[in-house]
Amino acid sequence: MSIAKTYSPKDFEDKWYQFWMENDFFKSVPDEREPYTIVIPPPNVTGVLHMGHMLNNTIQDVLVRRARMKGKNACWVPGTDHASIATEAKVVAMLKEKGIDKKDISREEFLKYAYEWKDKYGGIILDQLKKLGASCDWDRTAFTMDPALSEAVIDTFIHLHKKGLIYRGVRMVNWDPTGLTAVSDEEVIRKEVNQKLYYIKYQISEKQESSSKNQDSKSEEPRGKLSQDLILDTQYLTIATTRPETIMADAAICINPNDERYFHLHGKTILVPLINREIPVILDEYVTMDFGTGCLKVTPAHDLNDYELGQKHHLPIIDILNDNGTLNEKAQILVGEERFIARKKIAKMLEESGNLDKVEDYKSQIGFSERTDAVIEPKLSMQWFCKMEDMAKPALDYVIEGEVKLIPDKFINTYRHWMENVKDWCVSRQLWWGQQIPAWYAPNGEVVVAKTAEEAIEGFSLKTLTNNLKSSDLKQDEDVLDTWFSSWLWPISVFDPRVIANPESAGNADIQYYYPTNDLVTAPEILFFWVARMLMAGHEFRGEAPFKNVYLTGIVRDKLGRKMSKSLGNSPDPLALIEKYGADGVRVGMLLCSPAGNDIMFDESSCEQGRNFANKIWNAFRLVKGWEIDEKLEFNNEISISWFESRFNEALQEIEHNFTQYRLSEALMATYKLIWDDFCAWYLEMIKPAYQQPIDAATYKSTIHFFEDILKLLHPFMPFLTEELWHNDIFRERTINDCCIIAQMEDSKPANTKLLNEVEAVKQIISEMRNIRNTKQISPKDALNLSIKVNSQINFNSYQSIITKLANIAEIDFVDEKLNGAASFLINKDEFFVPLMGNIDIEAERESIQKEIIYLNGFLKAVDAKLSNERFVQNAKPEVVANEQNKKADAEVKIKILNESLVGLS
RNA sequence: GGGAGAUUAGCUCAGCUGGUUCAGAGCACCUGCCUUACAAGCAGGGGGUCACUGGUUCGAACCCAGUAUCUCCCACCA
Repeated sequence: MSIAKTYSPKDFEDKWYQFWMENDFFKSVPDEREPYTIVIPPPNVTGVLHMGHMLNNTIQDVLVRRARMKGKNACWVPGTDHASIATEAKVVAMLKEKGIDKKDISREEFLKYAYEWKDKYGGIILDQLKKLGASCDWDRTAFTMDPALSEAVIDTFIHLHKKGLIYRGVRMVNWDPTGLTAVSDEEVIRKEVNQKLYYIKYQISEKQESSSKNQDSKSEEPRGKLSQDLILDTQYLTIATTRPETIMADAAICINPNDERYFHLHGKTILVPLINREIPVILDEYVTMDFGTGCLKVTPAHDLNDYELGQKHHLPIIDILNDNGTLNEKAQILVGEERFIARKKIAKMLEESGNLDKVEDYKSQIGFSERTDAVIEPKLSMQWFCKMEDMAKPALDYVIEGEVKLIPDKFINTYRHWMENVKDWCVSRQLWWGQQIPAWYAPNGEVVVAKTAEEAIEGFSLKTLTNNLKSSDLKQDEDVLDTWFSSWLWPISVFDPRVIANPESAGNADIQYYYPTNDLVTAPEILFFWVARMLMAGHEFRGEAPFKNVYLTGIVRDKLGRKMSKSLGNSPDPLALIEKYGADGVRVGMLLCSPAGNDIMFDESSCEQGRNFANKIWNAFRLVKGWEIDEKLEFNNEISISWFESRFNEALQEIEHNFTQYRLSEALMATYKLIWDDFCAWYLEMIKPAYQQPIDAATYKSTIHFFEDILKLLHPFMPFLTEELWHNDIFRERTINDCCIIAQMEDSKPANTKLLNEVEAVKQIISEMRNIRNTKQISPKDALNLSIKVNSQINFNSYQSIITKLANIAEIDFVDEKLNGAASFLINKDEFFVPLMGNIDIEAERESIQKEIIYLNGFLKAVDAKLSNERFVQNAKPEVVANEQNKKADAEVKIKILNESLVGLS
């Protein structure tokens, strides 16, 4: 059975994925083994695979596959998130293309379309993950709107409401007057816009408000020293605003109590221009004295800050806008006009009435709706909230006390800051796609939270609010719950959604076995949205955190450091990359440049490096596969085999350590170097028989064994290539259960450090020999002689065959005296001479030796300086001092040898 | 504006308790090679004021202070 000369991933990647699926290798059921569990951060059903997913899921797959090979019962639960806002937008757009307007159809009809859409497109991203090799237990695929998971969300709402943690309140939302819906902060795009700042004069009323007499004395203070530019006289004050059309909604004028210019206004009332409504002057340090005029019009209905100010000062809320952005009758004037037309008209009216002082150009940030591009209108509305303070405390403690580890831990500070300043969570959304809030309204507006209308009726009668209600009299809250209100249950509900209704119960076998999960791999930008809330829910419903480690990946950027985005067009298509470099190549490419917590500067060339690595392994395999075995041949590669075994274990220790620290890119690099340098460049070259010569059986057997170990070690990173090679007939015959994916990795064994060190010296000899050939332009085909003057304990006899072979040496002899007129080099204490039949430049030799002596002398001087420094000897740790003494002795020996060589040259 | 982090070779990054011949790796680069596994390769090589300025210490890439630049998060000012 021959094998292609070049690695060609397309020939086998799909085949093995299917094979793994068919044989249930990804499947996990509870058993006596220790579980290793990851729940996927569920991608949006609207999503298509991007580089962020590639990175994130490659990391998860590496962790899962490694755990599986380490004897754990590995379970990776996949699934998708219903992503209420994004999906609803997609469905609305799809309907629009069909000529259907959302507002013309019923909720039920809309949801029917939405589910159709989800069934058609919702699974695409999961299928794409299969191309990457993700070893998810697909039988467990969950969706945040699965009936059982949705029920858990409803149960959660009811549970928290019972505990008094869910309440209704008024809050400012981002209102899209074109889409006629509230949108989330994430869907508001802020742009800098050229605007006008209107300076409007408000007349001061003659009447004095009785409530603030205590300020009167201050108002007598002289004002002469102050800037008077903006205060024309005592009859008017001037405010600056970008939204003159909202003056009819003004509830007060606010000034800073410390603002000396306006002491005379304390306790006064003011008339709103054009409509002459009387409003009070209020005092609050919120107002910045040096911005605008230092007077702020307070419009609680149309600005968030004004709203909060209004609450504080008990101001009325006057909402002058309709949902579609036109002025309503509360505005008194310009009723029915669109807000921006009203702005222009009112500016003119103010000018005519003499209330417009001036207009300035002004730049400021304005929010636009991502979907309709309409200017977002802050709008007050009744929303449902979840109290966060009590829930945040245990979620913070998990992290602070180290029960849940953040990797890297630099995120702890940010996490703490957020959790200590947590605000109540607005959980209602004015959408249809999602879990509808289980709140029921009686005709008189009373509300009861209950799972069904029937239960709500009971609730009403218990509260004796309204009697004799029928369920048909009740109206369910129109809104749905925020998507995060379902995804915060994810690590629980994917295993046992029903346990939410009974937090005290132990739950089903799955949740008892798999919960808490082990590692969560996600992006830092959702640390608060998602991770923190999962900790809250985990604590609330299971009494323990839902995971032990949170691995935070970076943002994938292009090589210029720009975030990858559709609009920039700088995001490569992951499937095209897989097509080009193979899934294994792309996985390696992603991991090579992605240490935990750092953004990754993705460059396609790293995928190329991954593919080249795969090709290297492929060809190493071809070499071994081509060997003929001769049972009669003498076994003479004992040293090479022992050495590689030690080297393998040494690397394994390093790799194991890297994994415990979640340093995946370093673990991969250590694997890469072990394979490329140690195995291919050294070991295989050491044992390789001459062209078309057979190999002895013992060496072959060991090599095959090493190859298997390497495939296992590499499997988590490159699953396809390793499985493909694993099943080649050079290995023992494979049964159906003898697959790389479930092969068990052994723990590292101790390495023979003496052997490792000695081989390092041998490798240096070979390097030096090659270097001599290079500089003297001697062909690798011409054999050279080598004389060794051994000054150390190393027995070079055992390494003779290796040196002879790799450096192409005709004969090695051991000498007691230096060889004159030969090229020479020094490795540690040992001296090496290569007779070159006069092809030697004495001057150059001398120069290079002198250079080394100079260097060593400098080095020795530094060491001596340390050792003769009494404070160093006294303060430094004894082993550090001893080490310096060794360095000194080594350097002195070398200098002595080199000096002798110099003498020999002349 | 508030907070966090970063700055080490051309690029991406290690440097884990301040102490090995400590200034490293991979890629890129340069030179020579199509040497029967691999040119997606082999052999060899060059490359650094560890952002800057001070301080602590016997000793600093590492600790402290300040400066500069960059990134991210939060709040965004009528």
